[in-house]
Order: sequence, then C-alpha cells, then structure tokens
Amino acid sequence: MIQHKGLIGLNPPQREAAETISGPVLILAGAGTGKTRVVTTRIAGMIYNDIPAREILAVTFTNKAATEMRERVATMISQEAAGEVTICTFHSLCVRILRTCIERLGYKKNFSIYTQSDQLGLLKKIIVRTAGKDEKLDPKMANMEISGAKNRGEVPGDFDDSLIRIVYENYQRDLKQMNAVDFDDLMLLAVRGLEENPDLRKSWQRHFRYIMVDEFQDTNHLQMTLLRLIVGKERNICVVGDDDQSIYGWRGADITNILDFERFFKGPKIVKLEENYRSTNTILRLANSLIRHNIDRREKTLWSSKEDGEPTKLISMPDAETEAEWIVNEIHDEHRMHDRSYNDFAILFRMNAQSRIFEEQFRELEIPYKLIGGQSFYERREVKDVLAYLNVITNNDDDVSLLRIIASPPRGIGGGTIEAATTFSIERQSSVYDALQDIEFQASLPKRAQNAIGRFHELIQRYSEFASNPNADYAEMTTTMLKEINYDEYVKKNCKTPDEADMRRKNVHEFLEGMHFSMKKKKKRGLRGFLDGVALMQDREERGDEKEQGHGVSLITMHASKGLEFPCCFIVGAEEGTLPHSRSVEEGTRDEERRLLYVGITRAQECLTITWCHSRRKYGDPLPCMPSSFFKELDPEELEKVDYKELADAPVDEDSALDYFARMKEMLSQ
DNA sequence: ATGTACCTCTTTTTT
DNA sequence: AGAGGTACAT
Repeated sequence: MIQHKGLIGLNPPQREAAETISGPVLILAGAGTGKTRVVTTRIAGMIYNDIPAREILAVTFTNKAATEMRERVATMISQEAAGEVTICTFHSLCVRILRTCIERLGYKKNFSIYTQSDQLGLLKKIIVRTAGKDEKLDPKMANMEISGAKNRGEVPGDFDDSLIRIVYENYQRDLKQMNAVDFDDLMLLAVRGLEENPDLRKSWQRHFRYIMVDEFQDTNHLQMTLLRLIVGKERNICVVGDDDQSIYGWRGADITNILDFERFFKGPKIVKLEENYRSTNTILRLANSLIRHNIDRREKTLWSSKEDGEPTKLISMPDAETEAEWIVNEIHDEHRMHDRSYNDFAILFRMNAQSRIFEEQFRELEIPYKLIGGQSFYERREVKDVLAYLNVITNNDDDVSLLRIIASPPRGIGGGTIEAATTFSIERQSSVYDALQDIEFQASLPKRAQNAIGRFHELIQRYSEFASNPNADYAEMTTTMLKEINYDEYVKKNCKTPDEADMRRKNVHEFLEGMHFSMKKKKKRGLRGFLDGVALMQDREERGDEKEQGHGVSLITMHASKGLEFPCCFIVGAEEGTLPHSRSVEEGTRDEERRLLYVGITRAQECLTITWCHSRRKYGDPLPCMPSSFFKELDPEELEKVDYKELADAPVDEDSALDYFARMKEMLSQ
C-alpha cells in the first residue's frame, strides 16, 4: 500500500480501515467516528495504488449519501478518476443490472418502477376486488407482509392466511401484467437474474472488483444475497456500519448481516472506530449507558478527547403545547442572547405528526425552521399526476398510472366505463389501455364513451410516439401536453383557495424546470431514465442547487436524523408508548427503539434536552402519559432532572438579561 | 358524469 | 384534528 496524503490525520484504527483494501473488511463505525472520511480516504487510496477507478463500486442507501460521497471523493482525487468510480444506491445498481437483463426474466425493457403509493393503490384495488369493499385488511399491512415475504424469498404459497396469499398472488401477477416492478422486485429480480445467469454474474464480478457498502446495518436479506453474487473470488468487500444504529428492522433490515458478517465472508479484518469527534463526553457517556442495555451487539464504547460538557436536561412537561412553547422560547432566547444560529438547533421526534405543533409555535414567533423528511415533493398530487402521464406515455401497460390520469382532468370517461374496462382487462389478461381499445369492449359502450376513449387514445399515442424519439425535448413535450389537456384549469378547479392553486401550479412548474435541467445534464438516459431517477429518489434534494437549502431550526424524526449532527438537540415526546412506541413493545422490538433513542442522543454535539409530557392529545382528546421506560437505563450522573414547574417559577437568568439589554442598546445606537 | 357534504378512520419510523 | 371515502344531489 502506497501512502498518500489523505491518510494523514486519521487515527490508528481509521487508518487501518482505510489501508486494508483486499479481502473482506468489516468496519464497525460508531456514531460520529469519521466513517465517511474513512470510506472516501479508502477509495482515494485505492486510486493511488493504481486500482482502476471503474472497478470500484460504493453502495449507499440514499441518493443523498451517494451524492455526498461522490463529492467528497472528488475533492481527494482527480475529477476524472472520481467520475469513473461507481457510487450509487442499492436500488439504482439493481436498475442498472435489470435494464440489461430483465427480458430474460419475462419483463419488457421499458418496465416502470412503482413507488410505495403506487403499490398501496394497487393493493387496495386488489383487496376490494378479491374480498369485497368492507374487508378490513389494511393495504399497508398487506404491503408489509408482501415485502417481508419477498425479502425472505417466500412465494404466495408460503402464507397460511388465504386472503393475503391470494392478494400477494394477484399483486405479483398484476405488476407483471403492467410491466412494472416495485422496490423489492428491483432487488429480487436483480438477484434472480444473477443467480440464473452465470455469464451475467461473471461479468459483473469482473466489472466491480472492489466493493464497499455504507450503512451496512440497514441491509436486508436480499441485499446481502446480491452482494454475495457480485463479490468475485478475490472477495474484496468492505462494509461499514454500526449495529447500534440499526433502526430499520421494520423495513426488513436484517441486523444479523452485520452481527454475523463472518458467516458470510470468512475471516474478515474487523476494525472498530470508537473515537468520537462530534459530542462532549457527557453526551457520549449518556449514550453509552443506554445502549449497554442491548444484549445482541458488538461491544463498543464511544469516547472523545474533548472535555465534558453540560449535563443533559430531562424535563417533564404538562402537555405537548407547553412542551413546544417552552422549547421554541428557549431557542428564541438562545438565539437572541447568545447569538446562536437557528441552524444549530434540531428538534427530534418519534413520529412526523409531532412536528405540527412546533411548526405553529415557530411561525408565531417568526423563527425560521425547516421540516426535514415529511411529504416528498414527488408525492404531491399534482406532481404525481404529471408523473403518471409520463409513465403511461413510456409504458402504456402501466394501469395504475393510467387509472390515475384517465379522469384528471375529467374527459368523459367515467367510473362505469373504467370499471368495465378493468373487468374486461382482467378477463382478457390485457392491460386496461388495450382493453379500452378493444373493438368488442367498445361495442358495449355508448357512443359518447367511445368517442371519449378515441380522443384519449389519440392523445397518448401521439405523445408516446413523440417520446420514442431519443432526441426529443421531453420537458418541452410535457409542457405542451399539459397545456393541451388544460391541466392548469383542472388544478384551479380542485383547489379550495386561490393560494393552494397557486402553490400547486408552482409545484408543476418547478417539476418541469427540474425535468428540463435534469434532461440537459444527462441527455442520453432518456425519458425512461429520468422517470427511474424520480422513482428512486425519496430525498427531495439533488435538484436543489438553485434553491437555498433553507435555514432555521431543523424539525426531524429520529430515523431521518441518522448521519446528521447539531450543536443543540431537543428530543421531545419521550413518553412510554411513543418513544418506545407501543407497537414496538407489542412486536418485541424494544431493542430497536432503544437504538433509535441512542441515535437521537448521539446527534447532539454540545447540549441535549429530553422532554416528556404528562398528557398528550391522541385522536383529538387528551390522554395521560408515563415517562419513557428508557429513562431508568440512562446514567443519572449525566442527567439533570427538571420539572416544568421549576422552570416556570425560575427567575430570569440575570447575566443573560443584562447581556440582552446590552445588545438591544447596541442595536438601537446604530 | 361531476361536485358537495358529511362521515369515518386513522397515527411509526421510509430506503 | 385531518384526510380520505361514501352517499347523495346536480
């Protein structure tokens, strides 16, 4: 291994992790231990050691992580070499594999990718169709079951429950009929493609001789299988992760992948990173004291060379309104009196619904905030409509998208016709689009409906043809089409307020601009490629250089906070039933909730406050609450327990008050 | 075929 | 408290 300047400044374990480039490597990187730095240095090191950049693959979970890694690698090595390294998400890797081989698996090349909401829509229809309207099987539940089954490699026949078995069967059949795949299929089919075709397997193994995986604790069974298929004889696989931050078990992440890594790749070099560069020792000791209570884990103890800090405050609040009010005031004061940037603060909660009350408070005091996560841009109704049009244009068989657009805007094809067409398509095993065109089917319809279908068909056909030209300007095409169908008017009609209409119109506009921009940047990937990109992108940013990232206090779920850090964190709503969530207690996944709190605690750099409420509204009316049972597990030495009453009666801090007046004076004198 | 009013049900986390 | 769905009216 040739030394290079990137290695300077790494601590000994970091350096060891970065320098070991052949054979299996497991890097156990605790929170805030400089994981990304190690990974990027490792990639740079490989390049310095003359490993061709194109043979390196780094897999992440999110587009955001991939982009970040790409950028950081680019600062360490030549721009050119950085561009040759493949850094992508699991899902886009699979799309890449499938676009070349999916025909061998019985799908057409132009397959559509269904997002979660597409899946749920389809499942709901199937449930109604097979079990009747008042079936209480929740589509979300069904989706979870099916997704779990796919990840475990189970077929419908493996289900005892006959309803879910039939729904699973129908779901899979319909997807294939529509030439569509869901997120799990992406993994599943890529795995199947590689398993069934040794030639493909060989060629991908030769292509990527060096493989790295980020956030390895989040991998599921299928992803592990995929890795084992593309890792060649040299076994140059390096995984980085932290079992203590495994918080996606409910989504199929299999923590045994990291706990039993040796079982899959024998004799790995294991490196532990425990020196933390983020938090005060006070916070780290608190975090360590909590996570120690998990039994199945790789022992790690975070430490820092930094000094101790303020003890963590544990505050009880009467209710969620007071909690929000107090915290927002606290942030306001900190900002005014100690000149702290609003960017330094984050409010961490268990579920998105908890953010609303904080938003209200922030708006009242006119404090800037940013909601991280939440509804994605691409989940907005109007954006989904436009996407559905584009999906139908690229893949006529995509029934879910077709049914979405066929009455948006209304064009004289109503419920009756749609239902008849759906039934007909099921009988004939054809797509709804084809059913609509069927002469026999049309004969059963009134003249009016026939004409309406004719016009709709002509529209789609015309744009499909246009889109098949690889050099077409798709953004321009979409704009024209939306004008032709008078989409603006439709949006306006369906909005309660003019403001809302404006907003939606702006979203469509923004989408078109993003599309224009993205098509210009990556010209050759075509409309299909653009749609793939959108389907695989939950993170809203990537299109966002022009738009300011937004600044202010971060409102974020603990799940979404993984990987981030803030000087001051507030973990709110730490009540039994919310922070270990009641459902996780029922399901026996309390350990994962503990890790979630651990992730929350380790986000804080300098100060941390944890709050809980004696009472919280649920479904509208107040409900008494108990403090989180995790409090007993936190080292009391590191905590300062406070009751809200003490805060309310507390005299104003004299120093800060003086400081504040001094500032005001200064401001006024200018 | 479309639009409106009420009624229900829901609330975990999302790559 | 809010969204989404159903039933009914236009």
